[in-house]
Amino acid sequence: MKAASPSSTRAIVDAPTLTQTPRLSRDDWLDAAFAAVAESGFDSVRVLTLAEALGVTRGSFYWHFSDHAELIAGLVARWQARELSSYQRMQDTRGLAARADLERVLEAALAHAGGEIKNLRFELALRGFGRRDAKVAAMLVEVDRLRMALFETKFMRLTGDAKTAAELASLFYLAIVGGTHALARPANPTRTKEYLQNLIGHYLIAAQIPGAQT
Amino acid sequence: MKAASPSSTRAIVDAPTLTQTPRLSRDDWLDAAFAAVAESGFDSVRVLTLAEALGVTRGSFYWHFSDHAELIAGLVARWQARELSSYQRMQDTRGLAARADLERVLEAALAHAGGEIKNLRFELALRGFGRRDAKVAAMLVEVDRLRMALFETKFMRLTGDAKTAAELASLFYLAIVGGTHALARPANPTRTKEYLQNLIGHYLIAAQIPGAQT
DNA sequence: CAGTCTCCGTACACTAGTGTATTGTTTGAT
DNA sequence: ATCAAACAATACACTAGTGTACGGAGACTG
Repeated sequence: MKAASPSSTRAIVDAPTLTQTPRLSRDDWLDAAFAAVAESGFDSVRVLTLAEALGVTRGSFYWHFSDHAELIAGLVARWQARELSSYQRMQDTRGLAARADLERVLEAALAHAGGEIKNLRFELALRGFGRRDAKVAAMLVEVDRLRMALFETKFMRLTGDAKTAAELASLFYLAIVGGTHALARPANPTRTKEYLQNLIGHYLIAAQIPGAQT
Repeated sequence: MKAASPSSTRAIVDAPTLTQTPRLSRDDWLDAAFAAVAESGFDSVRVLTLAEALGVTRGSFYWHFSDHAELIAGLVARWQARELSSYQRMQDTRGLAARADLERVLEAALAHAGGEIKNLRFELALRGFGRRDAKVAAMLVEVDRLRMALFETKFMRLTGDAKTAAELASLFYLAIVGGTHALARPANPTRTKEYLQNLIGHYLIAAQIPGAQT
């Protein structure tokens, strides 16, 4: 058993297979910050804490980022970009019928779960941040607008009536946002996601099809 | 025009009618903290900032509170107490029919609006806080449980079926939580509350009554 | 009108966290 | 092997915020 290189005080990441990245990238810092935000919000993102989690000192951080603000900005920007691409993926109907298409969107919206609950928690934290940062707030309004338009289009295919489609889309989104809260709770029953999915699917989607029973 | 008492550097609160409370109470501090939380979350509650807003120094604070943590705890406790009493008020049917009773609950849930948007924002901030504080999280789970039970009982009166009542109550709550997000946005159209109210009232309440059209 | 209780101002010690400057250490190209 | 660039450690200055000790001023009581 060879002792760890004594010249380095660097914490050893317990990946005995292959220490792939002894040096850190900008994205590594963003990932760490992302996890911290999902864990306990934007305010508790401390450069020192991230450094400890990554096993380095802050020297590394200030090489990759000019300051703390740039880290936050980068984090928000990356989320927005991913959100946008996800939005575009959802726009494609994929040849599905209206109902199946909507169910697919619903699945995706709640589906960051299944291991990726972090995403839900991050978005909640981001919305909390948006409540005191005007630029983030504006960005979120735009994201919401896009999502609403998407839902509206898809509900329009289902019902045919513009007013009903708009209303259902609103309700659909409200329920999803509410569901996000429930899912993002630390100790939630694993069946929560399926329960929500069935609930929304039944009352807001299936109920709009004349003869359908679930 | 009489000059302000020169011996005091105390900021003059612009209430020329009557300087009612030259001395502050514990509740005054809690009110200020409440406003700060609603404005920008629990993390930005600074003793110094509150003191400035109240026109005093921190000397006052540490007379009323032992430390910062006690302020936060007091704030949470007060909210919980009020929430509980509000819950008990809602339990009484007041001789209303099932539908009217539910509409009253809906109104109350969204109705902190109309000037009291602070309450909505505070609850959101509190939920954010609960995501990293176990005790607060547990308290919120209990509050949610009470609310759900309340809704379920009332929907039971409407539909008569236990399973349907439970599901509708869930959806109802999800929509309200989602609506809270929308309402708590800084610049939301004033009609938002009515819109949400109609939406939920129509699709989740009225739609359950066989012959009713809105 | 002295005394005490309540509330607040002032000054200071202490901690946590950011940012900066400078000096290694590793890596890859030549 | 050497050099430069990429990345990280160390040490320090600086700020913001908490908490504490103590003193002072109003108000209420007798």
